[in-house]
Amino acid sequence: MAILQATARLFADRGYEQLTMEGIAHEAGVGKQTIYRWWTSKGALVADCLLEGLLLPEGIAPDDTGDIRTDLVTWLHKIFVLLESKGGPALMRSLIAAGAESDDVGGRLGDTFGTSSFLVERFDKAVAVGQLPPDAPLQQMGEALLGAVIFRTLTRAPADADVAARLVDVALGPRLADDGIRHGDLSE
Amino acid sequence: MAILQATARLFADRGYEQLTMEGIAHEAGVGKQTIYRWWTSKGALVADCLLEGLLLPEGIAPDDTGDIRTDLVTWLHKIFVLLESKGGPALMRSLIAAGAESDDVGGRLGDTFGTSSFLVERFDKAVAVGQLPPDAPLQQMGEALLGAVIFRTLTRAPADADVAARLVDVALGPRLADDGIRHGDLSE
Amino acid sequence: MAILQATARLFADRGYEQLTMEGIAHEAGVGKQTIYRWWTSKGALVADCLLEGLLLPEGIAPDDTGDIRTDLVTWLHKIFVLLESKGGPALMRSLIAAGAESDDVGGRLGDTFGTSSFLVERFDKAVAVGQLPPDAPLQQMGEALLGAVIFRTLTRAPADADVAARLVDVALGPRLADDGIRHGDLSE
Amino acid sequence: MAILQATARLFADRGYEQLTMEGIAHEAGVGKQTIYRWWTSKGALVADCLLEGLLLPEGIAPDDTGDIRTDLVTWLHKIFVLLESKGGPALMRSLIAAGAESDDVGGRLGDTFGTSSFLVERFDKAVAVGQLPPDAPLQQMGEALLGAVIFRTLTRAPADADVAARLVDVALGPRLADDGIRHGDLSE
DNA sequence: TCGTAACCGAGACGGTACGTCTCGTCTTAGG
DNA sequence: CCTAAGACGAGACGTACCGTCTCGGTTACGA
Repeated sequence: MAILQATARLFADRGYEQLTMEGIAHEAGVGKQTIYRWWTSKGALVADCLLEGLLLPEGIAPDDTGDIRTDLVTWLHKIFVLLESKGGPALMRSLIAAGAESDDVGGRLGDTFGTSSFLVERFDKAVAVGQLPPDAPLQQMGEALLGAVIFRTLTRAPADADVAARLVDVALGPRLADDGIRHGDLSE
Repeated sequence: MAILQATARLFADRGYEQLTMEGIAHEAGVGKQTIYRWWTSKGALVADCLLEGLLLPEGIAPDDTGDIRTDLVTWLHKIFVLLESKGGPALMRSLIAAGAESDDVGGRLGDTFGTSSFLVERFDKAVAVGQLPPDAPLQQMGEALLGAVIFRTLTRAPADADVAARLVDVALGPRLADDGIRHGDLSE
Repeated sequence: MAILQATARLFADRGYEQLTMEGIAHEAGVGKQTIYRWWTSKGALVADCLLEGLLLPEGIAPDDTGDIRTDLVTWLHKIFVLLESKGGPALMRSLIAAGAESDDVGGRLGDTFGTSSFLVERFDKAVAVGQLPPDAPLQQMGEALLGAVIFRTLTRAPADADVAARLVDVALGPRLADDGIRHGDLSE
Repeated sequence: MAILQATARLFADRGYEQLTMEGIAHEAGVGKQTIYRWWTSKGALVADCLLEGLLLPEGIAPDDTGDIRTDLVTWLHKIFVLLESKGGPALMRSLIAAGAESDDVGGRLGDTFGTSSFLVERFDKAVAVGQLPPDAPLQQMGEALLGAVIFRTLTRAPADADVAARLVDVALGPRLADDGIRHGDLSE
């Protein structure tokens, strides 16, 4: 639908706050009523954009190196780079604001990130090949990772280089050497 | 300042979106210009409320039992209970929205939760008494915990009972028995 | 046609301003396009209602007493009573508004009131029996009477009792006694 | 007030129907709310324009020749000429529509035309100098004249030349010669 | 008997204007 | 002199209708 594309365009340009129904209608060459006929609110509209994948860049998921830890670090790092790029924080915060203000968007965010994402596949595979124990709290590991990203976005924390590695360490548990002693460069 | 109290009252009642400068001015018995003289935006106003502790309930921090894991689970559980209570999710989401939309609020949230909180003290003490290794990524552990709470709030995930325990397991790393095998009820 | 009846019903209920094509279509159980197929505008629709006599009450014309003056006063009085009744002024003003806004309705009003009405017959008869001179400006006398009614409706003037008599005096010219002196209770 | 002037300008250009609050606001360089703060409706706005004399041309009243009949015919004729001119009928019908739809405008029309006008002065003087009997129904004579003009406007009757004379004859009563026989060119 | 065409109801569409709301600035009267 | 009160220009909100435009579904006629 042209409306969704117009919404995505304006959302990326201006953010959620500045997004207006009138602007969308005009951008899409559509009457306002046509939007209200199909969506109950700005939130629902943005949620559908999310569902259609019009808001988030694709191709974040890195290649599978066989090592879950490496892959996660690469993935997180890509996200951080994206968040440091121009417009990245604004888009992310707009999404968070939209999710906070609208049940539709919030639920959709959960669906998009929580269940159907790269993380789920990768975690499942890691369990299958024995890199993670079968009783690992996969759900919470994902929440911890994604939540940390959101938290850092909210608090405007700059994403320095090895935060990604440390976060993965937290999520997966520390690497264990044969002697059971933790290793890793965790100094900050 | 009466303005901050009025802001906090209306914020708690109506949330961030419904909060209006005119409403605050009227509630505080003050001219709008007086507000604009001291704060540049709604966000700055809310950020100052946050700083004064007018928005968040006190006394979440549980007693120190000596065991960091127990204390964290208790603390998380209290938060979850708060989030399940009437008005809890709305207030939390309003805070998130405010943080997303306003740099002031976002930064203040970071200060409030990230540096000056219960978590920092508790983590530091755990390191001191050897419950955590000295090189533990404390910062990221906190981000993971708080971020997960935010993520669950955003996605409207209901906070069932042992999510708290699992999240703490993720954050602290699993409990290790003498044999180096993880234990815990992590099935979901 | 069901459409005309629906139009008349809604016109009587709500007036010309509140009359909407969509309302008529719905009331008549008809698609909007069907109305637009047969009538070009709301005005044309109302004009046809007028032509069919669906908008105005019938039977205003009083019995013929033989005296033109008496009959006119009775007729005017009936009109005034109608105008004082519930919904009377609203209907009349709606008609005026419709006539002012739509050439169709205006022309039809002229036909209905100006040429085919009680007044024409009555005036003609009065001329025939010698109650009015043969060169009397019948057209203008009618305009004066009807126009005065419209003017009073527009200006919301209450129709007190002997306005009717005075108006008829104006239209017919004053009664003349043998001595050529005017008589009549014309004090106001 | 700039708002009233803008209203008058647009009313004269476009008529009452096409008059929009948004158009007025824009034309006056004013926010819509400012209009709504001071006037409850389009009607009230137009009524105030009327009161300020912004809608009607001035200088209709002719010189006083001493003969009421001549003056009235001249006056009526001027009105008819105005009504034949470009935009004349549209303005008049817009006024009528406005008066029909809005109590404010209707009442003001009554004030403007019915009580404070040229007619009242002229009639009073005619009574004073004996051209009209002291008990003449002046009010109704005025209503008849103005009403006839309105009626002719509504019905789109073209205002041919001697309609004015005939209307005045109706309003004043026919001229009486010494022999009590009516005279006048009343053929149509 | 069966297309096929006209006409229907329904209602989505791109628009305009509505009247309300809030923004951030500007003005004013009174303490 | 500062403040409360609130008017102001601006413009988004969600609603009501406008007049146009497809849609299927049903008669009803001509082949």
